Amino acid sequence: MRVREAAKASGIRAVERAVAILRTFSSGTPELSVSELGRAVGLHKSTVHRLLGTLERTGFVVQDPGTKRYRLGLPLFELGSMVVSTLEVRRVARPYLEEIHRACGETVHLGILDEGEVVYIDKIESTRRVRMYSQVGRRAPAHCTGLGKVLLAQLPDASLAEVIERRGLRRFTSKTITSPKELRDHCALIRQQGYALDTGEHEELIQCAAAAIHDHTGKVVAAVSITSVAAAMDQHRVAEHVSLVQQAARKISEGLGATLHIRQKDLPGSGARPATARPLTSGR
Amino acid sequence: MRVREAAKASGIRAVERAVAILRTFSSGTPELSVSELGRAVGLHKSTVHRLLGTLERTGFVVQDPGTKRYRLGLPLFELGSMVVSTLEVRRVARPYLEEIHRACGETVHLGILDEGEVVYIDKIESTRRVRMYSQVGRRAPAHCTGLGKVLLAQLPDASLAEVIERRGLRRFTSKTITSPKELRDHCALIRQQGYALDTGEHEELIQCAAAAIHDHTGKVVAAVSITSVAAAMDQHRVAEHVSLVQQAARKISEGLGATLHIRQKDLPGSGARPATARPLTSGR
DNA sequence: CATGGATGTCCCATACCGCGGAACGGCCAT
DNA sequence: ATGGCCGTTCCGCGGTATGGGACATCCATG
Repeated sequence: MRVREAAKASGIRAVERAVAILRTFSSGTPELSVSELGRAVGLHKSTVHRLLGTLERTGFVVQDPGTKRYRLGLPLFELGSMVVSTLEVRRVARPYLEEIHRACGETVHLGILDEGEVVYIDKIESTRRVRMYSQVGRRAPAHCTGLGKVLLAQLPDASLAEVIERRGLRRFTSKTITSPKELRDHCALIRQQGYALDTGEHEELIQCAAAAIHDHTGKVVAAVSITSVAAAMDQHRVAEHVSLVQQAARKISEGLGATLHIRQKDLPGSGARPATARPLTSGR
Repeated sequence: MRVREAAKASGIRAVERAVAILRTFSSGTPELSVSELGRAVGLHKSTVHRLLGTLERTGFVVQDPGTKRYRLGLPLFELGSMVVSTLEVRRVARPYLEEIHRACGETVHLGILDEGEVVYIDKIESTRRVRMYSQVGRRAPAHCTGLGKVLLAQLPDASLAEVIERRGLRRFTSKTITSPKELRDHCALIRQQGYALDTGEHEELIQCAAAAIHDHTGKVVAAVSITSVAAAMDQHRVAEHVSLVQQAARKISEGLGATLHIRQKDLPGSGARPATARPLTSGR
């Protein structure tokens, strides 16, 4: 048989194909048939069928007895949960995400950088009527989101350049930063002020404030953000959100054992802190 | 080479081995070396190494450059998140879990039944000092937990028997139900009263109240529970917890489109049919 | 009702590719 | 030095995954 265009630096073919099949499932297509999968990954039906059979016996996929179509199975969920559970930041951060949410009622995200992209690892949904769509486990570009930019800002110059090289700076809105130099300068500003803002750079009407979380070694391991609808925001609320994410990031970092004596000083504690009062029973 | 003791009903060996390797990772051992994995799954180092290499190129595992050890990768987390995101019950249930938590401050679990075991698909941690250890994505036996029992109680007799057959009724404490007949009777009681209690049947000092969640077809798709430390409980609080989970389960079910005005009583002891068959489908 | 197309499933001979033994180099504690 | 354990690489052999094909089923169509 002819060698497929792929086939490069080796790797076990059957395993690669099995993974390709698994990855074909997505939120948009949570259920797929043998033939659909075959077309999607470019394999013969029988090959796909055999691979699916094997995956089914491991529980990684399950077949609907009625429709004959396949879905991902719970063991994958178990493994995936393990991945983040080893990220202790998620456990430590949870209460503070809730605290932020109680204070402002907006959508709160916890995210990390992976392969130059943002991965949402936890989230609390807005109680407001207008919400932004996002999902734990999903990815988002880094150069145009608050979480992404505050995480990018902590990378060494070389790493940032590599990310730009790999992912590019795709334009989403008129505000999106698409010039490498501009992004580098912007990152410098973010480092200096200790937080990042996204003002409609990914989606026109969405804005967002984010701050970085450090672990005990001082390394940035995650970031926290508040997402809100631009129309509902003014100067004061932006400052409030900035203050909220900075405080939360600081507390979470401390919870991870970080001793950030160095940073202390540039906390804008004087300014916006009291704004966060309005505790507990904030209805909506 | 001799055929290994396993190798029975076919299946692609390389894929099965890859899955076995992935499943060797657990919360207790989030990082493993080639040799450790080789011993764990009974394979030659070089075989494991090659499999890991392939898995690494797909991102399912990542290798720590320093220690050379392997961890699970974020793409697995993405896939796993997809599994539950398709379970809309999780999204719908979240606010109600939070509501329960605000009302009592205890640990709240959302769980489903899979392969005769409970899988926790969401959780809110207790704010109290004494907590129970659990984790989203983990499994627990069904016959001795509140969530498990209330889910088992909805199974047809044959399915319950099959679960008992497969999983057994392992004893964890002096209170654990280990007799099939006793469990069947207990399930009948649970159906009748509309909730399940676990009074130290899994862990001595832990007790728990649970209620079942129905989807729009009337099928039980999940259950919600409150877990608490037995010492802190009295009759009144147990009743309160029962009331909380029942109300939440009802609201979540409604959120899933269930119209259960007629429920509760018409749950037949002979749960042999899919609970409440509903005439949503007019034709056909 | 017949027909054609698409589907899921099963089987099988072939050649291809994964297998594991072995060897190598690096890294420790002995 | 030295032995043990590690991760990694290489290679020839033989098992095994492959995909074509056949078949039953199920629809929508003629």
